[in-house]
Amino acid sequence: MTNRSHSFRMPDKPSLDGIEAKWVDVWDESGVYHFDRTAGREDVFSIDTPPPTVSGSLHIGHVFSYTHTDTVARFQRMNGKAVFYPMGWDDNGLPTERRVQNYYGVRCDPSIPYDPDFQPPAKPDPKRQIPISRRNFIELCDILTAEDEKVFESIWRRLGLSVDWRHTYATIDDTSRAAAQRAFLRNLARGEAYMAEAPTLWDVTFRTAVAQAELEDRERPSAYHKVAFHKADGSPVHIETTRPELLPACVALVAHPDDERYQDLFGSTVTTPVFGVEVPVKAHRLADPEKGSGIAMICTFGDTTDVTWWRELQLETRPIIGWDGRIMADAPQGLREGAAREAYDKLVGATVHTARERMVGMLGESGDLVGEPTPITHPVKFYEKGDKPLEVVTTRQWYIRNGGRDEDLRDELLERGRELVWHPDHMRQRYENWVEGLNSDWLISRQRFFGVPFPVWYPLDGDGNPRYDEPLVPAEDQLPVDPSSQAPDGYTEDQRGLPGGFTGDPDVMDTWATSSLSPQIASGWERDQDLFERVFPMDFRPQGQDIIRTWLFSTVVRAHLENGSLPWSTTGISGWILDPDRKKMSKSKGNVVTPIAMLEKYSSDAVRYWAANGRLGTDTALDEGQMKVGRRLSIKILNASKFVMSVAGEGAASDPAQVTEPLDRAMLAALAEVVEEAGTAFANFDHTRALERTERFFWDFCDDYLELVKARAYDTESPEGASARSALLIALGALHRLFAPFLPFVTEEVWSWWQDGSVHGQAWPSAAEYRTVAADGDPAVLAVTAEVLRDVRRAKSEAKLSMRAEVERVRVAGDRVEAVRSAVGDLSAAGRAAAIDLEPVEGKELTVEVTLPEPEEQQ
RNA sequence: GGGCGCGUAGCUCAGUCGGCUAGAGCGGUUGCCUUACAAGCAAUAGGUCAGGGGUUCGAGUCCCUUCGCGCCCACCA
Repeated sequence: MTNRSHSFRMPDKPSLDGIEAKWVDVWDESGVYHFDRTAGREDVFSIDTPPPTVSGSLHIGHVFSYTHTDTVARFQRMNGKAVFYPMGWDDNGLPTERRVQNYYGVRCDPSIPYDPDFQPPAKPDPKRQIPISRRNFIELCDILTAEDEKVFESIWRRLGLSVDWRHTYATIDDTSRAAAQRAFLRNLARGEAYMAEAPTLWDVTFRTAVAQAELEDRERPSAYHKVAFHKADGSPVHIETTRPELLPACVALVAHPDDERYQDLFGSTVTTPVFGVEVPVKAHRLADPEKGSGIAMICTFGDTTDVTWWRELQLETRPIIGWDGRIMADAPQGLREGAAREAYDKLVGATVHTARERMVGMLGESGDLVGEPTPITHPVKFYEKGDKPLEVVTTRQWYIRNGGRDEDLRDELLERGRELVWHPDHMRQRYENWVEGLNSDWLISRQRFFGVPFPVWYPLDGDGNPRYDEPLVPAEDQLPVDPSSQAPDGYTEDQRGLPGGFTGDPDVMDTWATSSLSPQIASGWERDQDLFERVFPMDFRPQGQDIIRTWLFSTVVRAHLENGSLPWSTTGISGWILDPDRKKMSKSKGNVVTPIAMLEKYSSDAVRYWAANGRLGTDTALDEGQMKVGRRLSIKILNASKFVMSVAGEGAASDPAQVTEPLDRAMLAALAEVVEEAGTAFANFDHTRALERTERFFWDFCDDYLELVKARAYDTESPEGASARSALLIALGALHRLFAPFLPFVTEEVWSWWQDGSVHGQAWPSAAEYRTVAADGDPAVLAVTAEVLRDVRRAKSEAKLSMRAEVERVRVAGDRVEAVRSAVGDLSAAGRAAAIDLEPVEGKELTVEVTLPEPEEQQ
């Protein structure tokens, strides 16, 4: 706080028009949001910004949560921290592939050679996608994502995010690929990553394996089919199944060991209907006597429970569903001859759906289908991005240990979850539920094209078979590598695919395998050690509640394994955006609102105001009404600032020593409280409370204090006038800074009318300083005086008079009248009251009696 | 089946350690061209704090319970 005199440069007609474009450019040139690389770790506040998926469209939900983070970033910056606020772009993986396919009308066919002259069709035909090579496809991905990133960046800038745009990354760029490959190689070296051939949940549309974290249940119609198996004597054993088409894949029946009905069957065999394959009857605790007939058929594989039974009971394997989701041409063992083969051949090549119909037909003919199928609906596992039910297919995949098969690691990760500070705290439950429910390690390989390739090759033996147990890996300084176009050390490219040569691992990593390293990637891990030491582990991870099990958990796993620490100390989980009908907004529901129109209609600050009113973890409805309020607040800040400056007059001082009047001191005492509360709230990631307190104070400041003191403030002769002017300017300087995290554009605008430099580079106001200026100031003086003023206004309003109407007399009585005594002059001026009587009465509530002139005297 | 959150004015929401007569904004109503702001200002009506029970001098707040809404996890014949 300085006691210098000010000059004012405010316009006659303040306006919000065009302030976004104006200040975005100024900020970019001045570098006010640049990270100070000389700051030590304790002076840094670092943010692990969620990299938005650039292939999707930005929607209002993004604006919501990114605004929350930005208000905290701006507070921390004003609070003296060097804020490390990078931005990432998630352009990895399936969403980009799909967008490129649709945008250009192409599809990737890895068997096609690269065409350096390829040009995408001018008019893409979505029904006839042109097959192109993997390299051509990836080039198109790069082109399109670069364009998408530009669009995103311009929206973020317009929203006023105080990102340091020199620090950006993309999840598919060289840095990220190198980091993902380096982390993987280290996981591999430490035994945390491993390859296994095992039954895997498989999406038949995308033809890729998917991880537990990417599953979701969907209710689907189905039907119980009651099917007869046969004992040796020909008598039937009835099972119920929703998947009769898997009958040729049946390897056993299973019932609960205590189930009375099946005791004599355990240890014996039965034959499958139609195919006549002999399968054992086994006992297992997971079989539920209540379900169906209490005895189930086990197939390889209908679901994950089948996998458990198959593994624990050491059953045979009869796979019948191929990677494309159709019944494979090769009949499984036991069905390769005779009638069984004949029946199986009727299913070959069919989709699951068709195979089911045919199987039901065959069961009907053989008389083994009992009664009609009973329709039910039941939950079925889907890949979250897919639209066909998942199958279970045996494939070779890479995994990273995540505690799914290891109690000790699981406990360590649960402990990390408890170490982490959560806002709101109850979100930790989601993490614990998830970690406690893990049933497998993290499957990170995907059979896709656009992604980070595994940095691994395999030697080929004399017959040309890969030696999976002897993977060849690059040195870290060679990263990133593409094993499909580069040869490993010791080999040359012409040995690719030949016996005695080598082959590259064909898969790419799950997108989370890269984004789980976002703190390391952004912090310069193994790339810029100086930066890394200043910002890692990071301070804050903002993110959505829907990706706790994926992004948050996997990031904790990677940092725990690689760095032996949490990746950040605090996480803030934002809520959903609901449309005005309180439905969750999502692309699939088609109720997504894009932010541009809102920003244009209400201004960026107004949209930010709406967002800032949503607390972390709380679902918030899209409410244009709040944006209108935000716009009104912004305009009010323009007008009130202009007014204070014009009242103060050119050359006015904001001199603490001049603040002598009790009413002015009362206002500053109240301000000190607000500054204190807002700062504390912000430090605790409670931006909503900080805004609410600031806003409350500001409206009271405008409605009451400003009205009370404006007459006095015009008086340039007396010390009382100087007291008001200094207090007004001191409060204005505080208000501009208190609002700056929320309304960066309008606060910068008004700041520029009377101060040098950016408001966003200023120190957060100090409660202690205002307390010192307020000295013996008692907030009650302002509060009670305002209360009396309100009574005067009410009297005029009820008499349907203008607020300008003269008042003959105001009589104030009660136990708090002394608080008003020092402000009688201001009260008289603001209320246009000729006389004000004060009557102290101990123990009596304040009463205000307003005497208005007779109506005829008003003429 | 296990767990989490929510339910306060017509609407959207605050309400911090249990403590004045339960608050705000929007919307409604009644007024006001008032020397910053009519995209403004002033005033005003509107409440069984989901229901029931309990603890307490005192409960929107703590405990039990019922109902409703939303979500997470697990199950998946």
